Amino acid sequence: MNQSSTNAIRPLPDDLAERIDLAAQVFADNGLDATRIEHLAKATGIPRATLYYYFPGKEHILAHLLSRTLRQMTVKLSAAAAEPGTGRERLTRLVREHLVFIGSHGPTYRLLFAELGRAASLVDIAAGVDLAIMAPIREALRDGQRDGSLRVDDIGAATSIVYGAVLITGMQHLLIGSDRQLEDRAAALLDVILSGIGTTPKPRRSR
Amino acid sequence: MNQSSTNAIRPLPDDLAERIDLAAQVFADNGLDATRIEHLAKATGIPRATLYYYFPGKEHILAHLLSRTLRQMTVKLSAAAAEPGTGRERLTRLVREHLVFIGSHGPTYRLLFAELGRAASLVDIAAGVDLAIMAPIREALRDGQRDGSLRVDDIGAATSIVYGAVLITGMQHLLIGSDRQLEDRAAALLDVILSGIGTTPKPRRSR
DNA sequence: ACTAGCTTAGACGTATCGTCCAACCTGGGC
DNA sequence: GCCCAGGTTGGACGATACGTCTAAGCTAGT
Repeated sequence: MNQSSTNAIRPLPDDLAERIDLAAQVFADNGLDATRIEHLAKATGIPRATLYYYFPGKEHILAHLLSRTLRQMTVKLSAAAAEPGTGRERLTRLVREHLVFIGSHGPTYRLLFAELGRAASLVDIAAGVDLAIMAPIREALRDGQRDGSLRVDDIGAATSIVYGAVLITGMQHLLIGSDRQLEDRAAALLDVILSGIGTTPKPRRSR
Repeated sequence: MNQSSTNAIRPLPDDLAERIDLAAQVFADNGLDATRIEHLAKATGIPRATLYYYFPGKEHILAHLLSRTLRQMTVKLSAAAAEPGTGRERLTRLVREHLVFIGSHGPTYRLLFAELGRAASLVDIAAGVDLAIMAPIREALRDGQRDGSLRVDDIGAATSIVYGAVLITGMQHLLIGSDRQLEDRAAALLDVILSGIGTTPKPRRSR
């Protein structure tokens, strides 16, 4: 996940770096395999030969896009996690920011998700996901545990659950569309995660 | 999702139906695009020409495998959901069964997961996922809501969350390996979902 | 004006796809 | 026992897309 070094074969000039982002839509629409390099060339305005000059192949272009997105995500989420507050407050912010990010990076995020299942290819993507997404959650949970704002028996399990909940909620938002606002979904999600759905001794705050 | 009609171009003889399952491993290892039809032929012992005799192409073979898995899943999960008990008890069974299923269908489940992100191709897979997975959860939540064994403000949101939690937990189990038993993970997961991770029975204002 | 490196069109060899055909089994009907 | 319909298969085929390569242009710095 270190810069573009693993993806682009040589430093990518700024003007190309901008235009290559247009490839995300193409990948998202067709999937990795059905995407023709020629099509990427047309969509980005970068000639085929130039693409091959900078990237060994199309999957490296995809990897470039994904790791760029992951880096942005790391920045956004770790910023959200770094702000002061209890673990619980930070977790809340994280979930919100994460959903917002999904909402604003639809195509790329879909790709990221699709690639997550692959074991072999694009390995460091998995590492990047852990760094960008899981780590901040884990951190917030741990701190919430310490400062008493959260009750977490099993941090590993809870991390997976939080991530899973955000992921599926986000995907639903992307695929099914925004009949409901993200804010709304985030609130409902947090309510479930914080309060659980078991019958509770006492009424809890609902949104 | 209706039988193999959409995937196999003609009824698949039993002996072939058995051997075609061996293709799952190949797909899981390489991903759809990197899988060579010749490789599938070798792995299953079914000659290339015969594969093309029954399937229009490799992605239809994949679709066949996925929808078969989904059908098994529908059977398993709806059976678990059908057993008597409160909504809460059924939800618990569902989560357990689901995780067990993931554990015993690793390769295919990974594929299913990878394909979920694609919007265009294999569309009815998405519908199948909803039927096999989301629907039983939704049902159990609704019933739990009715019989008072669960407290669910927003069934749609809760369904996504339960599914997300199970999915990621299952994937983690598949990818990272079984350092922990599935039973263990299932228990931790249910604990979080039912009780939440907010600080416990602290009286709150109801709205 | 010269050079080094970026850029690009186009030609090329290779791999894999999906199609097609002709030959080969095999089992049921007569 | 013979015949035919339909399943089965090897191998050849054209098409497509890949990734490589070359050579010609185009800069920008010296």
